Amino acid sequence: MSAIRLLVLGAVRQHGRAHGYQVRNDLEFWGAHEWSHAKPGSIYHALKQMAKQDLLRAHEVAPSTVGGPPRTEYELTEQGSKEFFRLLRESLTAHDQQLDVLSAAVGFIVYLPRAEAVELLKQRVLGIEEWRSAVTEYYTPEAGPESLGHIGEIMNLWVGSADFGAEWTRGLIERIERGAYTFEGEGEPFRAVLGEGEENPYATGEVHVEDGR
Amino acid sequence: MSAIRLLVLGAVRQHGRAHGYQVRNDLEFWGAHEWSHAKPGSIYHALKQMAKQDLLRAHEVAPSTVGGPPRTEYELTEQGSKEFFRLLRESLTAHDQQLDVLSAAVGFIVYLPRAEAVELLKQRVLGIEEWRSAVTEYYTPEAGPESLGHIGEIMNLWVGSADFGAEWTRGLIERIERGAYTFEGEGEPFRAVLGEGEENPYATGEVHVEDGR
DNA sequence: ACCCTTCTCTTCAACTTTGACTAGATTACT
DNA sequence: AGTAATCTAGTCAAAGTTGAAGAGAAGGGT
Repeated sequence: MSAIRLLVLGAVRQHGRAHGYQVRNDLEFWGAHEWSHAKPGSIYHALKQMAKQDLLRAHEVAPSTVGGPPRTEYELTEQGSKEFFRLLRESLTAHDQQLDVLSAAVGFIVYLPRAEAVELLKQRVLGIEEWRSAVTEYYTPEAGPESLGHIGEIMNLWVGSADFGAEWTRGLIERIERGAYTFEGEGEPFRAVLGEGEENPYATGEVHVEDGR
Repeated sequence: MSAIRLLVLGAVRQHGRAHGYQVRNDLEFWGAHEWSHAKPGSIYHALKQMAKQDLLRAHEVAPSTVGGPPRTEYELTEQGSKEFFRLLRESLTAHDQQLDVLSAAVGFIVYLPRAEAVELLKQRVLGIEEWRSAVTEYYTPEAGPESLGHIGEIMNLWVGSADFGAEWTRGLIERIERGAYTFEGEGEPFRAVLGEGEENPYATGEVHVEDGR
C-alpha cells in the first residue's frame, strides 16, 4: 500500500473542501513530494478513484476566478472519513518498511486521541520486536554466520533498520506520553495548511504557494 | 525505481538461461518475495518487457518435460548485461530510501571487482551525508524546533533513518576492505541458485523474510 | 478406480503510477 | 510594448503492479 490515499484524504479533510491543485500544494508544503512519491498524476487519479468509490463527493465548480481549466472540488463522505481513520490506524501499526506511509500517518497522528495514538505506537513496537525475533531465530544458520556469505549483510540491513524503527517509535511514545503536541479534543487543533497569501517557508526555492479557502 | 528489473536480470544471468518459473523460484529462494514485492505477474511482465527492449533474448522451448504450459527461456543480450551492471551500480550509490533496491544490489555486489564495490559504497555514504546536511540546514526553522509541532517528528525519522543507512554502509565498506567475501576475479564465484532437485531450505516456513543460502 | 491436492508455468484484467504534455492567465524583464 | 517565464489546473498514454485464475501432470490416500 502506498501513502497516497492517506495523504489525499487527509489533505481534503483539513480543508473541508479542496480541489486537486490545492491537495497538490498541501503535499508540497508538507514536504511530502520528497518522501512520498506523490506526483500530480497520482493525486488526480486518487481523487477520481476515491470519488468513484464514494469516499469523496465531487462538486463541479464554475470555471474559477483564476485562469486554467475548470476545477472539481472534493469533500469527504461519511465513508471517506472512516477510511481515513482506518488507513491512519493501519499505517501507524504496520511495521513493514514503508517510511513514507509512516510519515504520512505521523503527520495526521494528532487527529487521534492521545491515548489511542500511544496505544497504536506501542502495538507498532511490539510488531517490530516479534518480527525481529522470528527472523533472527529462523535465519541464524547452524553453520555460523559466515555460511551466508555476503548475503548475511542483507539480514543485517533489515534487522538494523527494524531496530532503528523501534527505537524511534519508543522515543515518540515517550514524548507523547509526557504531553508533547496537541491531540484531538485538547483545544486548538494543529492545521498544516497555509493561510491566504501566506508564504511557504519550506518551498523548494522557487515555489510560492497561495491557499485559497 | 523498483528492484524487480535488477533482480530478474540477475537471476537470469546466474542461470545463463532461465524461464519465468525458475526466476520466480530463485527470488523466493533469496527471500526476495518478502522484501521486494516481486509477485509472479511482475516477474513475467518484466521478462517480456525487457525482451521487447532487447535486454533479453527469448527462446521458445518445446512443451517441456514436466507438465504445464510451454515455457519461454531467456538469456541476457550484450545490452542486457550492460543494463544489469548499470542498475547494480546505480542501486548501490543511490541514497533514496529504497531498502529493497539496496538489498537486491548487495545480493549481486560480488559480481563487481572489490575495489569498485568499495568505491561505489563510499559514494553512497557521501550522498547520504550531503542529503543530510542539506535537509537539516534547510528545515531548521529560525523559530526553534517547536514551531514545527509534531511534524518535526517526521524529519527526525528521516534523518535518523539516513544516519542508520550511512552507518550500515560504513560497516560494510570496512568488512569488504578487510577482505571479506569473494569478489569478481577472486576465484570460485558465489552462486545463489539451487542445483537440480536440490531442496530450498527456506521455502516452506511461514516466517520467511530474509535471505539464506 | 476415484478424487483431491499440489506442482508447474503462464496469462489476464483491473488498478496504480509515471512523466510528459496542454493551455489560458499572470507576472517579470528588457 | 513585446516576450519570456511562471502559475494554475488538469489530462493522457504508456508502463508497472497486483491478485486471481487456468490448465495439464503427477502424487497420495482411500
